[in-house]
Amino acid sequence: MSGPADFKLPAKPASIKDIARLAKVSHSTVSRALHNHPLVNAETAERIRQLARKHGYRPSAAARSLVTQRSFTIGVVVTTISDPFVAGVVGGIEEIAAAHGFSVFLANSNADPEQEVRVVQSFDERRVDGIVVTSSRVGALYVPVLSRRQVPIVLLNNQHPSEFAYSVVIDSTQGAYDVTAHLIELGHRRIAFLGDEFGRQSDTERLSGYREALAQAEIPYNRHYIVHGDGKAEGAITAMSKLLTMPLRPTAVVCYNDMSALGAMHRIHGAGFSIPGDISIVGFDDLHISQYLNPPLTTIRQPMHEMGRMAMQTLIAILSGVISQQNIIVPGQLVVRASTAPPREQP
Amino acid sequence: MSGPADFKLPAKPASIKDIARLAKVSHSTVSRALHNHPLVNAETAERIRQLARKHGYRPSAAARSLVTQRSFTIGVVVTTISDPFVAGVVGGIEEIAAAHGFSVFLANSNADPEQEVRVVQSFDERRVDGIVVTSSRVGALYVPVLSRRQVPIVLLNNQHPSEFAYSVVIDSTQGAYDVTAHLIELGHRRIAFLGDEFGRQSDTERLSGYREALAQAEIPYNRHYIVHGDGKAEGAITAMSKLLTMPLRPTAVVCYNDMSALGAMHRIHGAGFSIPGDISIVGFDDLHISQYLNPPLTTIRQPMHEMGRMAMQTLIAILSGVISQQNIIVPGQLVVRASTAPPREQP
DNA sequence: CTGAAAGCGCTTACAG
DNA sequence: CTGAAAGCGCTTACAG
Repeated sequence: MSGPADFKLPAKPASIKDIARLAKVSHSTVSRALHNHPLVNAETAERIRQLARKHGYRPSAAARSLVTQRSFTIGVVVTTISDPFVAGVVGGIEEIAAAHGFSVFLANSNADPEQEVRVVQSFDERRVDGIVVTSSRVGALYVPVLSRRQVPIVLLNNQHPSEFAYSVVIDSTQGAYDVTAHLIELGHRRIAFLGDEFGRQSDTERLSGYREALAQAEIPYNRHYIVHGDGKAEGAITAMSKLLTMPLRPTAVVCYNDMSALGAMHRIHGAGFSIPGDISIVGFDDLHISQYLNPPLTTIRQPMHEMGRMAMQTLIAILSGVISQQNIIVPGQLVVRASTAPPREQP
Repeated sequence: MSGPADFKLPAKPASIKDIARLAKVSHSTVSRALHNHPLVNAETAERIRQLARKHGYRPSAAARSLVTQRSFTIGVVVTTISDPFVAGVVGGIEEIAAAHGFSVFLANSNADPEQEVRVVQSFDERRVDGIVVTSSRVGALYVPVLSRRQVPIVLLNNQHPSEFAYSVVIDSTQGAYDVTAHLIELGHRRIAFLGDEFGRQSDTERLSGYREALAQAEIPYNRHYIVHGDGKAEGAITAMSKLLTMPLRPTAVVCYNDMSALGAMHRIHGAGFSIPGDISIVGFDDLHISQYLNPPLTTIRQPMHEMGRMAMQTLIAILSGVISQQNIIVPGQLVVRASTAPPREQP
């Protein structure tokens, strides 16, 4: 990293002292006038505000936060902003943050724990007032790192939300149950599960929702119908290939999320099968694009924008000293579209 | 907005003075030790660093930037982070920023000029070292606002890049020309253009690339084949409906971008037509999902991640006092997939 | 109503 | 090699 010497300084902005000099008052009075403090002569205050406006004066957030010990910033750690689910969440966070005068630091971790730790350290130096961690596998690790400063952390769809942290999570089990039950109702019995990477918590939960629905309908569980992708289209393509080569092909596939469903659909079409004619497909998330796919995707709607809002509102509640709900579990909602239909052949 | 009084303060973090007291040296020496300044006894320096680590000391970025007049932060203004193109760009910006020790403020403007001005003012108070504005219609307006402080601004795919600002833009005209020429080569002559909102600069440029290709092939320009969407799937659906009701339907449609193409494809399939059998479709962007659509989309690849990187690199070059190229025009690249084929019926 | 003073947590010439 | 001092741009008791 380059040192300050390598950089040219921007023009120095007007300071409170400059305005004070122009208004022929002390800088204390300028500070008060700008804060609409009652104990300052109305005319003087107005004159100061005019001058400040005229000279494009902007108070230095750094100087202010140095004395107030509040930065009015929050940090958001994401695995990758290119994931449409993550982007939706960040949009919701930013919306509420802006409405409350908070600025948002955004940092990618690329799902690399070391990078995540570095990010949180930089947030610590920036003295953020709070942190939101999205879809991390190790988010809970930050809690001890930041416990010294007691920076509130909200984990959003993280693995292992710690008992010391706040969290907002989708009800994965229920969602997977609902979408599997939908397939069973349509008459499917050979239903596969195309998961995320093996062992991830949300994968385990969705798998268990799937199994619950099967058990409920007294459909025997077939472990050969369980394959694992990576939560992205790429991994789903490989995983779907395995399912397609099985002697007794499944008639429906429960995908971990919509991006996985997109990959699975691509593979199925590439193999010359039709959806839902030959195979029904369901996803999880209800990304914006999912309604426009060919065919439009049946899925579980996860209110990502709203979940981002909730995370930021939780942070604000904590900072305001209001007791806030520690763990918010958000229900998903089944959205039935054209990627599901009764199976053609009866088993 | 709530005042500071409404909030509880986080625990105060260790300061340079605390470490100085523990190490029984002056805080000047601590500062030097932490910066690996040569003029400090090696053993003392090591002892100080150990203590700092042990007590989880993190220097206050605010205090430092107050004296150095550099914040090592940049501000990124986006219309909406939920647009996958924008998300890709932000990913590229963040990557380069992080590699150079810069933190990134992210703010949504919702394409509302007033909101954009508010965002830039907040960036001004934060004393960001630079700003990137993405896909804005009014980005150039910031230049005068910030000229006082001479904060460098890089406009990315903005309308009207000012001669006072730096810019990174895709070569819209060339891209639209290439993709239209591809359709002509396949034998199409009734080619429609489904644009962005009427009057936007990138729309105008892509339309002119389309017209150039037609002129080159001596295909008469038919203004009835020009419709306007909104750069999103929604607007494209309405616009596509108009094209479908025409007595002499186009055999191919050049869409403003991939999201528009997604909407157009959805509408075409909904009407019972096939792609590319009845109608060929092309987009612009090459979003990550485009390769997985049914059929996979022929489009112009816009290297969004790389463009974000370029924007941040430009900022760093300016801050380093290196003369940087003022306007970078990035070529797009034709990617042929299965959404285009020769027209079935000869005109 | 107003100003002088102290202090937030740093960096960095200036003396020693 | 080390420390005392000044100063970055603010806020806010404390006196008047």
